[in-house]
Amino acid sequence: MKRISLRNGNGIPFISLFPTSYSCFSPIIVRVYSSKSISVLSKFRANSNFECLDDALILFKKMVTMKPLPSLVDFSKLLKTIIIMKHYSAVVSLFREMQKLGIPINGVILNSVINSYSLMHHADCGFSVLPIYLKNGISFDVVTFTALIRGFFAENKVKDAVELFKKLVQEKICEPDEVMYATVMNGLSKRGQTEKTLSLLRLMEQGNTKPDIINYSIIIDAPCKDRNLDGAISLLNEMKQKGIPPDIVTYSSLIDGLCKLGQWEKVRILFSEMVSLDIYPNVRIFTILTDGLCKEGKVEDAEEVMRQMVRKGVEPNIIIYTAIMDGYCLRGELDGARRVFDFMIDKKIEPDIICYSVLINGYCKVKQLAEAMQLFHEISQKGSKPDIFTYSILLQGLFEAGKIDSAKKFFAEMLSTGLVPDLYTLCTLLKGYFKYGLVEEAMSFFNKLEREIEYTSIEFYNVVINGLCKNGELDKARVIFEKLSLIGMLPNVRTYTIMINGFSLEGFLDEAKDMLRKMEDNGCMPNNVTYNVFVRGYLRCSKINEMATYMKEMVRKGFSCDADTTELLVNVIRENPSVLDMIPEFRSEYKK
DNA sequence: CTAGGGTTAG
Repeated sequence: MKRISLRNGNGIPFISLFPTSYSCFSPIIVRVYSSKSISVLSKFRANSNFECLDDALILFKKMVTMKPLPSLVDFSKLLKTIIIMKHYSAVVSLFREMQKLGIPINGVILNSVINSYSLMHHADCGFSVLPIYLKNGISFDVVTFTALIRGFFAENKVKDAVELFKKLVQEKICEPDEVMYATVMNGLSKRGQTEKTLSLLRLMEQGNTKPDIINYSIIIDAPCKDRNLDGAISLLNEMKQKGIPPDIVTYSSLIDGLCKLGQWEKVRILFSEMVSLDIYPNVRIFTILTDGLCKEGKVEDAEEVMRQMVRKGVEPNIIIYTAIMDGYCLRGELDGARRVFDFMIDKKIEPDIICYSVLINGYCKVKQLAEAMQLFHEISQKGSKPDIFTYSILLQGLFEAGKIDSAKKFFAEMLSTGLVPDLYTLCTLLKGYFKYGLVEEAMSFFNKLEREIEYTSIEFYNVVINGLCKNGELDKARVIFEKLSLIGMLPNVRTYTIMINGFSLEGFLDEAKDMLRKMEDNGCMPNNVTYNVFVRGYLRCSKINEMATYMKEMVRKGFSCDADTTELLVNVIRENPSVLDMIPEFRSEYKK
């Protein structure tokens, strides 16, 4: 009621004494509305929020019958609300309805339609909206293009997305703003393209649009996901220096990264830094903490975090309960997990498919297959549907329990439901075959997959190479390993470790040594597992001098013996105590 | 300078 506007959108001066959203109607015209319609609309204007889609559709029906029609602002707000409710196809239907009824449209409405298509993973449909702009003399703007780019990313068409972005910039079709940069950055960062994401930030710095807090949050999330927390923290400092204050999202990414590295002290420091900046922890960040703790088996600490959170008035959600369940499962404490599960149900929180899958995984790991299967059947009874993760978990469980025929049947059952197995599921199956020495079956399956699947991964090849090595088929493994570079597949630390293990199992320690050198030459650094595998090879052949050399190197690099290596080493020392003098690094551990 | 597009958890 305060602001006096001197002109409306068409440049015709008028004085508005009404709050903004009413400004285009005079009070007399407003009375033409039926009182019921206007009350629903006012309620929506005050609080753009619906319980369900039907309520939104009811309002839409009322709006289109009002005379005069409510403003396009009301229509676009309604569409946005429906998008937030994730009923994208409803947005498209309502838009068609508006066109049929001859209701005017504008760029904002059309942009929402494209965005809906993009969120439905139908980039092509989004493009098919473009002629409607032209027909109505509406020009594309940065929002239009951002929605289209988002559509490409949603369909995993990264190249198309980046090309469109580049074209817009190079041909000066539209000047990208923070949101467009954020969309491209996020698309790249989520696909592990950290370097490219960072170079976009540097590109932005040179242009007119300066990176904002969301750009930085996206940028910081990338190295966090790569476990490069030093890189992430230097970007945090960079944004602080530029006077952009980090928010809860930025801290969430950082704390998640630190949790996953088990750097609890740094988690504590960052958490208190956040609180000291008056950023209050929300349910999401508590979830990150709980999950991080549980993944390390620190369930008691996680439960303490949860109690503190409840004390602060934040209600636990299904993700937190699932994390805690997973923590109990990880420790093999299935009774504990089942407490949590039942407690959740008591709290009237319906377990979803992930929750079920976690518990099923727990039962599989302690080989209680009957219990796992019963839960699996309970899913369908409760009206939910098992997904590929659920199937993969049970498939793995059946194989690990040696129930090969059941596993095969179960896989067939999965296919019959129309679910398409992902690479992980297929790897599980392959691993299962190899584990039980079904090398021929595994290899014919592998050959078939290699022919039929468009995109495989290095992990897929790791399974086969490992399977062959463990089944005494080192030569065949070697052939596939040599083939990798030809098909453009880059071996990773696991691939090399598998080969090193393959060689040392056959006693080919020189070849193993060559492989270790080769991986380092290729810029792939050996990790804890690599060194353990390597040292075990020498131990098994009783080549104590070499073993001691590499043991020293391993310790110097901050790695340590795992359970298998320790056991082997203890046996060797028992037979020949003088070995201990050669590796003083191991002495304190040996005493234990 | 009102309405539309971007960030964190199982």
